[in-house]
Amino acid sequence: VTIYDIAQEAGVSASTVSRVLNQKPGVKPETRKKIEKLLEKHHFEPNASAQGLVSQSSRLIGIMVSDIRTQHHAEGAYFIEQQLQEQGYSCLIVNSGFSEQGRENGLRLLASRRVEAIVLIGSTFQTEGVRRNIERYLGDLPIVMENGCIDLPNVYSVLADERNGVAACVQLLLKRGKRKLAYLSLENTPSNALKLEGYRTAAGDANAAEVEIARQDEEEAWDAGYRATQALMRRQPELDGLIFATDQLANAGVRCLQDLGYAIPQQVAVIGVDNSVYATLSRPQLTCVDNKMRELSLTCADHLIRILQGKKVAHRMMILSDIVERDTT
Amino acid sequence: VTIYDIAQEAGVSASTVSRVLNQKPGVKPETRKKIEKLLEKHHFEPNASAQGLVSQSSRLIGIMVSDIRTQHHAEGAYFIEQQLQEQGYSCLIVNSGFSEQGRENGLRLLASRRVEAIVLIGSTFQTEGVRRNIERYLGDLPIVMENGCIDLPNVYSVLADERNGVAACVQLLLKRGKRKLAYLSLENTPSNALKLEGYRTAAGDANAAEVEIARQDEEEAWDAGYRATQALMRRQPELDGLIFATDQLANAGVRCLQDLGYAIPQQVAVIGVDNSVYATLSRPQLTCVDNKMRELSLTCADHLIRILQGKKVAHRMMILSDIVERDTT
DNA sequence: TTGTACGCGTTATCAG
DNA sequence: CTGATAACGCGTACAA
Repeated sequence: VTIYDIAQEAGVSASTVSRVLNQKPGVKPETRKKIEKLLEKHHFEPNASAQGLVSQSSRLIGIMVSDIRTQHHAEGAYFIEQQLQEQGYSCLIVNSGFSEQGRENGLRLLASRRVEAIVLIGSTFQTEGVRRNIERYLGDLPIVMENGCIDLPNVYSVLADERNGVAACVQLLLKRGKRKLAYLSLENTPSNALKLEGYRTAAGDANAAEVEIARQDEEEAWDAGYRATQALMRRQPELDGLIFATDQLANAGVRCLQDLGYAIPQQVAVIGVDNSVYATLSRPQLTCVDNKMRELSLTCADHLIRILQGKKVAHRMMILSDIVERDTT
Repeated sequence: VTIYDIAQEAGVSASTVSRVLNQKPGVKPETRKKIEKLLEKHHFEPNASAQGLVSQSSRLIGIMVSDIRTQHHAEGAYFIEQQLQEQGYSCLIVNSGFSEQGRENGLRLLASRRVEAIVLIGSTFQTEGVRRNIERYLGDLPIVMENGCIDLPNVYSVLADERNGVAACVQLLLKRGKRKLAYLSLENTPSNALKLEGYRTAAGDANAAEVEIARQDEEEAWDAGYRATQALMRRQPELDGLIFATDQLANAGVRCLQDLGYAIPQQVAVIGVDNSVYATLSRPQLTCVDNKMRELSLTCADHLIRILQGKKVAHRMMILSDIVERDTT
């Protein structure tokens, strides 16, 4: 059912129906009433494609994530969709996976859909390939990156200060008298690289180990964390402070240390990053870096709306991390 | 940049460009080559709105959830997007919230976008309002419901057997010699109603309490679960078997019982539903109903593809739940 | 092998 | 106040 069908039934032209539909003035009240009745009767909904074509605006936003099942990706997608729905936008979601090809496909798809802006959630989009494909396919379309950064005039970044967050952790451990520290991470994302950097510079001589955990095929992160901790402590039983790239890993680490008979935090202290449910469900509860993922997501949504409204916003902004001290330090 | 721009630069008509774009035969190889070069040079991507308009197909799928931050909603959205991306579809995501108004808005929005199918994830969409609005705005558009059911010829359901799952839990508790049982749930969703039903019929005389937890404003589910358990055990200290509508609640319940000094499972046994991370992170680890949310999601994706391919699929199918027995029974 | 002409559903401009 | 008419970008008969 199109506006023509409505027009015909009402005995008017399509233009008049369009005027009613868009609440434009210049329609006789009775005519308007009659058309509104028909619109309601047929449960008419305008064809967004046609509207987009003629108005040159899709009212579509693209959200790309590596995997929406990741808690804070879902959170980001939620806030963005939530906020933009109120502004009359709809959101296309793309799971790119972790390959450069997947990311390119996603960007091209969004280009083809003529989205009016894109949000890239997660540091995995901070790659040269993404940069190139943005230039190629998206031109100067506004793009907001959550916890990632690409140097292009149309790309805006909202970053977590994970480097200093982790550095602050190290300080805390040192203050607690720990002298043999280790840092463990799973994937080597740009985000994790920053954490490692923070760890290195702050730890100095106390840096006794750096582990990039190798995941065995489809192994769960938790299990990989447990195994890695076990192997590490067997190799270097003298370690007294462990920093994990995520709470999930740290949770596994705590459990492993307990099983090995270490007293936490007396013998070994543990710190995670994210301040997620894994931190609060752990016993003892995890001390961790709160990288403010929620604020990041909310800020991205805000930023996006501002940008769409044509307002100026900072190209880069950073949200400072906190340390939440609980029972493992 | 449109096919006209390309056509002009190539010195041909737009139709020829269209033919090349869609890999249609009947174009001189040299002409084709030349056009392909230009397409590549300009990083041309066809306007999906225009394609949709003329071809009468949007290649768009709508995914509606109450809140994508819920783990198994995200999981569902993931599998569906993942599978359909391969088939050349894109996914629109809508967070409806929990109001009937939100759900109606979502459905109308998807109608306006002319999606070719809709997936409704979560039992909250099993309402009379949704049924009415589907009839009104979506006509006979294929709709797949995950864990929900609406009796309409174009609506397909993939259901979890939570009723029998919970009933089996009760049997287990009875077998363990428990005689004073209680069931606790948070929201009163259709899904939880089924669980309660399963509990009631199976428990019979052993049914000593049913609690619908009242959440204090923005309180976390976990805290609400803790409080509710505390209040309940104070009121009825003789209870010896607690069934919670979700693992998250059960996790809180376990913690609370420990704090109150109950031995688990000797004095009080606990069972949850979902088989989520809350179950495995709990100590003692939670016995729970595995309602197979993952299989549900995967099956929905499969179903959807079959339907889009015009194949016949069952209108309703149920995926049987398992009990995963761990340390709380 | 290629081009012309039309239509998809809508909005906007202009004339009446 | 209302109705033609042209555009938006693309696909497709049909004609050349």
